Amino acid sequence: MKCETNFIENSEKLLKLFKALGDKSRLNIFKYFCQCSLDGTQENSVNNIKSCCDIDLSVVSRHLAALKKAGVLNAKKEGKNVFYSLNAKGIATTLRELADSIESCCSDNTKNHKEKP
Amino acid sequence: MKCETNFIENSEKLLKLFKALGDKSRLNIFKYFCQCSLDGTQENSVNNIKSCCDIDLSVVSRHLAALKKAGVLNAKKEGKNVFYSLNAKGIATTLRELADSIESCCSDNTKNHKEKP
DNA sequence: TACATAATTGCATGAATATGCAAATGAGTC
DNA sequence: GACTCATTTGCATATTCATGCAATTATGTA
Repeated sequence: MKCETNFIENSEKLLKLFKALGDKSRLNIFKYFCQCSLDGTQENSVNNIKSCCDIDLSVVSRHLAALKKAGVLNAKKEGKNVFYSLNAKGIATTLRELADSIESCCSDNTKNHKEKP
Repeated sequence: MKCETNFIENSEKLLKLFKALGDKSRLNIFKYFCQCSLDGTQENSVNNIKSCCDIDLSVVSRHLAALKKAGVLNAKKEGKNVFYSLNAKGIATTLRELADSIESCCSDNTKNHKEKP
């Protein structure tokens, strides 16, 4: 089996993704989107998202921009509102590709060699 | 299909993982382990890992500890050395579970409802 | 014991960034 | 235009955290 090392070249993209989700507030927002989706609500305005976090609206706005820049969220402007939605397929694909890469790099090797001296 | 929301309760674990990989130096170390695995080297001493980064050995040691705490690496002491290795299966599983959760939460819902007013 | 090597930890510093408030922008309504 | 609502942006502050150096711990060897 050929090892997929694409993710090594894509590490800039991964770094952005991990940075984006590696913050408590942003991960909360991320969770909120997942929970909303369960209730049938895919799109949320900034004001609505604010209700799930104990931070200023301006901070929420910045976090949403960061999540969008990292490819976690999509944004769509409609009138006065901006509706954000989860880029579920994109994230899931990225995560699965990474999982495959890691396993194909590491699982097949015959022995547990240590570093060369 | 039932939605898996386990990851919502596990968000502490995810936050640690994302925080750990959301740093350039640590992601480099992570990449280095994957590349080493391709060459048949699963285990690396701190000194060996140092060769891939342009930072002080003490910093490398701290990063390794952080990656271990986040479940990314395993550590095994042998004599004077500590050999770190990638927890490939663990990470891959976590990433796939998250990918599944995200998709099952978001993909099946019928319409593109907006938030309730 | 003395010494050498590997790794970790204490401490100080600097850089990155999360946050809140106030002001500004954008879009609709009167 | 004046007003309201939704969102973003400028700026100052606080906090987190990555880094380097020096000292310490742990282990093995002469």
